[in-house]
Amino acid sequence: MRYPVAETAEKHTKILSAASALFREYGFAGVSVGKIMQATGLTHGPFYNHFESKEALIYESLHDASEKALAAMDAAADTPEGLLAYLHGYLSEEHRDAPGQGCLLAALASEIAREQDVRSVLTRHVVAMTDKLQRLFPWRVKKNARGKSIRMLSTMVGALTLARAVNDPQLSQDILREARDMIEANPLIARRVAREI
Amino acid sequence: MRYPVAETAEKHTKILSAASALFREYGFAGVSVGKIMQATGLTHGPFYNHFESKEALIYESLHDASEKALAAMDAAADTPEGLLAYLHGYLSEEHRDAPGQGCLLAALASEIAREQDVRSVLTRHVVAMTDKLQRLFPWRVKKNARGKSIRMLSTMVGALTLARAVNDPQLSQDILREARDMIEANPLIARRVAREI
DNA sequence: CATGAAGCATGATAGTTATCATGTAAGATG
DNA sequence: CATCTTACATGATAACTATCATGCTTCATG
Repeated sequence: MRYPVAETAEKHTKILSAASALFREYGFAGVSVGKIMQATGLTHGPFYNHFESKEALIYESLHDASEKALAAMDAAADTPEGLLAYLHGYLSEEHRDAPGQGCLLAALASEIAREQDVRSVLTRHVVAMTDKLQRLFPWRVKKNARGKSIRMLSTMVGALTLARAVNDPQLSQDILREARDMIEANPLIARRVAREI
Repeated sequence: MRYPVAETAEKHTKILSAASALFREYGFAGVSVGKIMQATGLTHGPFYNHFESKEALIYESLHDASEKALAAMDAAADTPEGLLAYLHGYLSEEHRDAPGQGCLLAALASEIAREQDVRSVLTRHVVAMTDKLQRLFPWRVKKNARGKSIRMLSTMVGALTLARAVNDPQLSQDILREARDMIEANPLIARRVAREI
């Protein structure tokens, strides 16, 4: 039967968000088209009414997740305090334990490196994140602001990835804490943190 | 027919190294048992004469690759100059473009996070790398040496991962360069670098 | 309101993959 | 040297998966 356009559109976005969550949690190869459709309450049949292929779904779902993440970052980190809270949340145990709802880069970067088509999405995401980091620096660093934001992002992604991969809970905590301390040890940030306390 | 034990042992290690290289390049799900055996010049048949399962191969090949990598790190970075060269090599375009021969963490960390059995291998690898980094610091940092080595490793892994995932060659280079600069900007290292120039 | 088209469920298909089965011939072992 | 064992190649199997085919029914459109 034919369905109302509004419902169809709703299902479409539901597929997108289910897919991006499952991909982040289990990897691209770890989740099948059938599982994704099942997660949205549909059967595997209508998948190809919504997307060209699994590859296309990967692309579109990551694009969607990227925009959502950047919007959330905008909303959360629009003040210096917000930015600090955002960085803390990024390097928290909660974020570590919820990859399906978390950062695309930490969850999928190494797999995306192998999927030619999707690399442009990730590139835009990296550029946008570093741009936002620069703009959000409350102290408006002038000297090599872009470089500093790249360094910060690298450390954040690496620490979160390692904290997830490691088996030892104490080590995992230490990795997250060190990354937080590193960010706060930045003399420009340390001043701001001290003022808050 | 039956084969000489020496040849069989040689084939065994050949499977191990082919597997770890292919896994790093294409991911665990991206390479089949058949492809691995083919890469060693055998057919898929005798695989189960050598390993219990693909899962067991993953574990053993990563264990093997980890030990080799740590030995190579020991050999290359036994002097301050060696350590600097090692860090430079880690953050080089050559390393970025040869994941199959490169660091386990940058190539597979996010996938390993999902494979319970293998996490202990990666944990040992992280601990060994940070231990070596601490011991190799020529200046023998006293204050929070472990923390500093964890931060350094996080930045290295994150930068290499992002440099691989990104589509834009200039951005990729910039990420690597910033990570190198960050390490060398450490005042303790800067002195050493300056002395070299 | 009549007609056409779109989205759904069910089911089919072809390819891939991990793993197992079998026969063989030569090294290992006594 | 006789026997046994083992690693190999070939081939089989069962599960999974991406994608396609079909028919139904109801919304959308004029």
